[in-house]
Amino acid sequence: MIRTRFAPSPTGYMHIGNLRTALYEYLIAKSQNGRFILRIEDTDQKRYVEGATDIIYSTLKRVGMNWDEGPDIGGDFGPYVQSQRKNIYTEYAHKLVELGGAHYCFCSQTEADEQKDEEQNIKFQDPCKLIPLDEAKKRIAAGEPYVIRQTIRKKGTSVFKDVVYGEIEIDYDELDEGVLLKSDGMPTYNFANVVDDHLMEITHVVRGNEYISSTPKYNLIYEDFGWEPPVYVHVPQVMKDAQHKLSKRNGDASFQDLVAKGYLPEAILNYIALLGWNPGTEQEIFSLEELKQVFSMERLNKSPAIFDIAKLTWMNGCYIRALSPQDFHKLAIPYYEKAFTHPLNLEFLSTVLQPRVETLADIVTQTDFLEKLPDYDVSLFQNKKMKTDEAIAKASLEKALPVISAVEEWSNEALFVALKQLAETEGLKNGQVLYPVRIALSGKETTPGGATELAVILGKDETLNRIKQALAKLA
RNA sequence: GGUCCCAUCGUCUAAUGGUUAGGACAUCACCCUUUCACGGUGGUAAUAUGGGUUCGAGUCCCGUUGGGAUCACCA
Repeated sequence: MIRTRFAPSPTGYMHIGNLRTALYEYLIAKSQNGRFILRIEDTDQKRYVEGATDIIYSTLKRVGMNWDEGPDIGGDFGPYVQSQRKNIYTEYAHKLVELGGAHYCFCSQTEADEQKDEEQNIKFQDPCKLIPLDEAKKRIAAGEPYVIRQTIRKKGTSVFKDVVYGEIEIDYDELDEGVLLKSDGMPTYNFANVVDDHLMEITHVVRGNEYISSTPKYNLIYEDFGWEPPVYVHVPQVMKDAQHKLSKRNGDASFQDLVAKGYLPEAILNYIALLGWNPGTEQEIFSLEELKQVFSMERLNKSPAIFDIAKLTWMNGCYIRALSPQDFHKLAIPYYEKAFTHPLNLEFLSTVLQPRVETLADIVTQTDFLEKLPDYDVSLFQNKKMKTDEAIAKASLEKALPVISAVEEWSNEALFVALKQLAETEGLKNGQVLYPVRIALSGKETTPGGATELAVILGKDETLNRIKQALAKLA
């Protein structure tokens, strides 16, 4: 049975790269009826951010990536929060020392740093490695602070296989003897992830490719304990541009930022699935369910992918248009409530808006004229293509006013028929009547929908009112 | 700097060693049309570079260039 884990550290927001890693982990498991585990890696209390775990929970839930085991729901391999597993790491760390894969170190952090500064880019040579184990134990018993460092005993070349990068060779000499158990008794990632992944029976470790160079160190730990290493799936970075990776630090969009900007969670998930993976067919729109069916980790790409907001925006537009009119209306209502204080035909507004917005935030910019008619210039009535100018507009609006006023059924069809008929009897082109009306109703050059649609949205009173205002301007 | 990794249109990508190097986004043009969208149709646009292997290389090998990662008591 395949078991994968998403193991974020609760340091703030859920960024896109993280979410994509979680998605791949989820899909690797779920495409094979495996289990997806959530584990919180909070061994660095300094970086802990209040509320960060809630963001992790809510984001995963929002996109439908439900976990089978985790801090909130438990499971057979708990606890699923690393800070609650401290005793486990302590036990295994000392055991690793006994096995020869690690040693006690009494150097202060500054001592270690100094040695590095002096020798510039030379690997830290820990003098404590030479301390006999008995003596080290005595010093610890005497209360001296210590850390446990990994001991690299092997020589030669380490080789491991990665699902996306293939075979990777790294010389053991390149590996540094990093801290496994900190002086505060907490493990570092380097140790905790190995212990947990083994104890939780994780079969596939999926993570960013920045971990490739330290993977041999982890393999050494597995080896020392006599454990079976997992299948490694290192995924490339999600980039902001060719040089920089996407990061919250630079103010790059996080999942919640995108949602706040009017992107649908389903669209975001769909888009990031394709950032570094493709199904081998030309299909691009996938639900999470569909992804489970077609996903295979062998089709993961190894070169970094640049996050392209333009394509996400397009895809979001596809998702919005695919919504039922009712669902779109429901999503639009909060935006309406924020913007409008006068009664408007909102149901009709939604039908007009749905094919025109790519993100929900577009609703705001496209409907600003509804609440309050902008103070427009009469030159707006000039339009070459529509063959109108101020004079024609004035004449058309004067004729249109009684016609509109007389329309019995306040619908787009009835209004359109009436105005079209007016144009015909006056010997005008449709646009010479409709364009001025649209400008009068909106005060904008471009609007979602035409003259009659705007009239339906605004209602009869406001429509007549705005036409009168236009005539006053044109007088 | 050492080590590791990466390299197809601007972007995401497809291509058993044999294709006019395909698709999508973006962009441009045209059609549709009461503006704008939606929807149609079409166009521009790529194998970083130099060698090799081969009848044949985007694909395999080597070098070069460019980019990224790593070298924390962070993950």
